[in-house]
Amino acid sequence: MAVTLADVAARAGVSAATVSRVLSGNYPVAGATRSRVLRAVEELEYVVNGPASALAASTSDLVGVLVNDIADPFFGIMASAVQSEMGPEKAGGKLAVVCNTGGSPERELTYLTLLQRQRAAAVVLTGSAVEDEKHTTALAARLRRLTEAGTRIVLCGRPPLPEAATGRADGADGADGEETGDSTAPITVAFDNRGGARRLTEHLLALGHRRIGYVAGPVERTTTRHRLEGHRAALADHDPQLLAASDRLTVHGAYDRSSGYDGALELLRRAPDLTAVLAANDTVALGVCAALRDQGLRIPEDISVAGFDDLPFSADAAPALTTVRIPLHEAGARAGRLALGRESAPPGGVATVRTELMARASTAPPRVN
Amino acid sequence: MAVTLADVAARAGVSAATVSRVLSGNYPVAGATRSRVLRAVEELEYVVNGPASALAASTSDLVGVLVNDIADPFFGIMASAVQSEMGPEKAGGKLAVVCNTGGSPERELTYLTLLQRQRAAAVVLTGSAVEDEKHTTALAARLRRLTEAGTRIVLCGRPPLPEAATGRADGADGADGEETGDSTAPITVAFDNRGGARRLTEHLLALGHRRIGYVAGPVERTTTRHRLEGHRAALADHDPQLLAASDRLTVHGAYDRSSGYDGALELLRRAPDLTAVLAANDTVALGVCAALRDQGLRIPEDISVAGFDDLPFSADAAPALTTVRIPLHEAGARAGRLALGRESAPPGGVATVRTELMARASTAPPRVN
DNA sequence: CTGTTAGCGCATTCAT
DNA sequence: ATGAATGCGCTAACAG
Repeated sequence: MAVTLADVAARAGVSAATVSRVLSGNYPVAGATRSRVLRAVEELEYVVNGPASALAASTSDLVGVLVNDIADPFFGIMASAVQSEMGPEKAGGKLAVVCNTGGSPERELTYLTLLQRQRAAAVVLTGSAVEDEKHTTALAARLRRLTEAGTRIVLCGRPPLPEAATGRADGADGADGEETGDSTAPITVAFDNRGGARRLTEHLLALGHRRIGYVAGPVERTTTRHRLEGHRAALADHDPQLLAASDRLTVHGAYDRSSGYDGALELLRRAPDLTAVLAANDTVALGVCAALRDQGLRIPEDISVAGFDDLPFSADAAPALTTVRIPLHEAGARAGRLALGRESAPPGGVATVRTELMARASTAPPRVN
Repeated sequence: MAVTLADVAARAGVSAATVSRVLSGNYPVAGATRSRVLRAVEELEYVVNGPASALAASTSDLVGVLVNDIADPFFGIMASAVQSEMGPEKAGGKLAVVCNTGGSPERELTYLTLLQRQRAAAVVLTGSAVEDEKHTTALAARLRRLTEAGTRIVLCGRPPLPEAATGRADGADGADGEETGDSTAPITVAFDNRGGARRLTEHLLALGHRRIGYVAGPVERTTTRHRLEGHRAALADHDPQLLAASDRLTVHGAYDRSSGYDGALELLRRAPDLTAVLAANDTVALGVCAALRDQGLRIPEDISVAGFDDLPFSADAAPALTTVRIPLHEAGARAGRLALGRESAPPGGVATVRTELMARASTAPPRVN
């Protein structure tokens, strides 16, 4: 049917092994032979049989990138950055493939199984993790199995798995755990969501805002929790009273535009005298802006709005959106390099990338009545 | 090392063949045996070895989705829709993986090779194609080889390959071409870009605009060309003079925000009396808006702006963006079904999805001076 | 530097 | 309905 190694070998007048060697490149082969083989490959339009190769070598060149929402640039940028490090053009290039979990824990596990089945070389999990006892345990178990199978795991934009779930409960099997030679713990590239949110809220407080609404992300998500914690920490530092009031001024929703729209309306209903609204991310912030405008409020004259992430469109919004910049591309690229083992793991296995306040036109001092 | 079929077989007290049968499900197995096997699978946490399975069966459950820019929701939405049809949760589920070409023809070919190497079950190519003689030929050749290898090909959001490139030049090999039994020609889900652009321009003309700038996409791309053709057709129909003037009022750039910004400035330089600007897509339109605003122009009072695609953020822009809606999700889902063979090919192998004018607040009659 | 020899893990005949 | 045997195409020792 298809052209095989043997065909190429015959054509080039060498053995299959030799062809394999020139193709993988990691073995000395005489220049003359090499070019002869290469020519045969060209002429026959030979393409390696991935499965066969993976079976024999018990490793594949597949790298999985799991994202919560492929239609969201937040993930698109990271995924693109990861892929940019894989160099599929080169000989040793990996095939970076992105898998869309849609934020569903089940699909996350399913994809991990599928990738394990493919004997993926590495897996990068991006974005917030679901904070659910059961799921965390299941996830940790699956990741452990992947690791044991030689798949490198990198977490990007989510915190390390909690110690409890790592399941080192079976620690009785030897003090030095030498048995799983390749068993590297997952490496993490975490975002400083807490710090970013804190600085953002401090920015609003400094402008004079005291009644600040918060349209948070989905509950039970690490990112949601961390950003909220940063926000509340800033409030608490400034005035415990504000912290007490913040519960009523916080609503939860998905990471999408309509949650922002609905959330803003709900907040306005609860507290018509709000002077500022913080959103779970930039997309949500746009929805917030739309709702506020529909209510006849001007931004930032009547009410300030801020987002999070600093996606490309945020600078172009009208007015330009105050937000917190996360170096998504850099983070993704680093995750990619870590996944390939091209960069050594940070001390402790966790690197935290800084976030930066981007104060723009959508926030201003509250109106003085 | 890892758990294998044989391990499961031993555990269940049956032969490997039987285990294989219950797992693939396409063969009669006694109920009792089946459940015994299933339990063994559970207990051993067995995960099929994809490469081995693919090698033996000479097909894999991988489906590739090629996109030009994974950070662009235009592609994210389509990719997500394709994946939604794959059902990785189910037994016969495929692993839909998206590959980011970055719009580079070389990477497109590279990914196709990688997917061919993996013996992908299907490949979906989304978005505009590069119109370059050499590349088109190379692409056609590679697609033909994939098809011959049993990989189903679906084009989504791009026109069918030109006849010339399909290389049916070797037609001498028999009138009924029975030899390649599986060799189905690529199926296409095309967008009516031409019609959409035409209606959009007609909308502006009806509002009274006559000096209309056009910030087009990259040259040598099918989408760019089709949208421009629709625009020019509308102009020609209305007044040949307008068509003649349109060359000077057209600039090209990438499908991104900054192209819109720069393009708008350039157009303003060439024709300060413009009353409307059409953009290659919504993202570009946002850049156009930003530039115009920076020049002190109000939208739509001083100048109208329109985009294309109707991405989710367009309705939320301020002002809401007039644009042309493409049912990206539906198109992607259909492409996914076609890729799986779950839906039969449309007559002629080409389905064209309708586009719809979304007239919103960013377009209005020109100011009367 | 190159050829020979064994499997890798599974799907699939062919028997039973 | 199940088991035994064969080979998918390639890589990785091992010789030479």
